[in-house]
Amino acid sequence: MPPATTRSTPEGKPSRPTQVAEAIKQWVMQQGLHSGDRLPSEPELIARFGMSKGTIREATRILEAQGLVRTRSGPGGGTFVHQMSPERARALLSNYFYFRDLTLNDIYQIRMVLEPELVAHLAGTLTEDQLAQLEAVMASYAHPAETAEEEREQHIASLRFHGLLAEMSDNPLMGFIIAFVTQTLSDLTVYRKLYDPPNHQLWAKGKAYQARLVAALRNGDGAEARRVMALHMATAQSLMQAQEAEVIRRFMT
Amino acid sequence: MPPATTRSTPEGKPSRPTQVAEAIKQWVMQQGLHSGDRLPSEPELIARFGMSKGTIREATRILEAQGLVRTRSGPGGGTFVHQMSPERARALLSNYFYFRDLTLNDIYQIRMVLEPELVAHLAGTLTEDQLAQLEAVMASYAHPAETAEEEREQHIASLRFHGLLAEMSDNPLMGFIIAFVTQTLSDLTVYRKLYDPPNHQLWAKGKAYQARLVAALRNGDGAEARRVMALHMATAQSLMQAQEAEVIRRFMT
DNA sequence: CCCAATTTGTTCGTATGTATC
DNA sequence: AGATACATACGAACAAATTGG
Repeated sequence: MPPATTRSTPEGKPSRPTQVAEAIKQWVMQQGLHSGDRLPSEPELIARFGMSKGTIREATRILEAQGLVRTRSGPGGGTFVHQMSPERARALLSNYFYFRDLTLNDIYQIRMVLEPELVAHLAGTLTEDQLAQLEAVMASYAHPAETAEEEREQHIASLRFHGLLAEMSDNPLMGFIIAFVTQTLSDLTVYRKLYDPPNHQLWAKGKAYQARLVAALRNGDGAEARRVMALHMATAQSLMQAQEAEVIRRFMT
Repeated sequence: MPPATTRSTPEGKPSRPTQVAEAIKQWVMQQGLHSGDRLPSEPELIARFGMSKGTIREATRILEAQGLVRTRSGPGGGTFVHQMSPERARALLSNYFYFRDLTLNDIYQIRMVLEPELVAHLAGTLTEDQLAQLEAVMASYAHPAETAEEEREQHIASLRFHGLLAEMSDNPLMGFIIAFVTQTLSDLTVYRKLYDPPNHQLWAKGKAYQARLVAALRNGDGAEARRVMALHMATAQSLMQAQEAEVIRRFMT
């Protein structure tokens, strides 16, 4: 369990619920509570902190919003320590990038170095079941899309392939980062409709690289996996770049 | 501005404040509000959603906890759209990794590929002022530490060097990831007291590499910067590894 | 410096919803 | 079905903070 990230906030004095939330958080860490452990009930917290129900409730909402606890009503209910899901963590982090506009280049600069590293270490460690999962995703875009709708779905699915790979990493940090970057790219693709002028070359090359990649992963050939992924990333970047230019061009005219 | 990350929550029905928070969030995005823009006042929201004050307040707390808004009281006060700081984003993400224990190897696997890439692109783009900042940090550990306290401070400062570099990136994604990883390593170092048996070799080599690195950055020699950083990371990893083993050994005996 | 207006912040009492036994 | 234990929600009043006169 990594340490607490105590921050010296140079910001205005936090409201009381915020302080209470922080106090509870510290208390939980100090007690070494684990996921599923129960926190004191509302009345107990009211007594301990000497504050009203409303304030305590706002505090637990804050913790809930941060993904640290979850609450259930009914007998045996209460507030429980909660291990946040990767999805939730990604959603929270997305908020940060909402106002900072990322470019395709920003995203691909990361993918270009991380994803080859990922698959190099993944080679030879995957179960046949995991490999089958990857192939199942690939099957969803085995044949060219016929509608714009289908085109978008295939684009997303081909990114889902990379999200799957990320989840298979035994390095939680690597797994999270790649999954996040992949999702960000997926969101960006949909938002900017980068799938719209169907790009047959992107589809065909991507499919081929992914097939070679799965073969290398199955054979336990890390060097080959790394090489293939690097090529995959490089061509994807340049084709996406072109796609972006095309979208902008069509928008201008 | 990147797109909204709408999530299909497979979890139990969200509480009303959560729903309200989500609704407000969507409304803000749809209105295209920017940082600093004001949201409707509490009474207005109460009217719009037909809900009690407490519920509305909990909703805004949720948004505040996620770093999306900030509230001020008094005339001219209210709830305002807020661009979350990198520090806050890092703190929120730290929560995710609280229960997942990261190893030194997990962290260095990322650093090893990202940091060389970072400095390769940074070379030749830094102002003399920025270079001076880096040198100022280096000055704080110019001479060997004499106390354990000082040892810890120097260890943290040498990581601050990397945090600074991260902030100088023109790729927000790269900048954030490296800053986050650096902070995580810093927290881990402090938490596990990895600075404790003073490691003269780590100190000396790190200092030398950082000096070479700054020179390369100043000269605009990206290839050299990349090479030096790669060496820096590799030696740091193995020395930290040894440090970890030493701490464990001393703990066992 | 104080006073008044505005807007969020906090409290308490009460009632309702929900899940367990 | 009913009792119990818990969170959830509402409403009205009051407190605190901030701005401008």
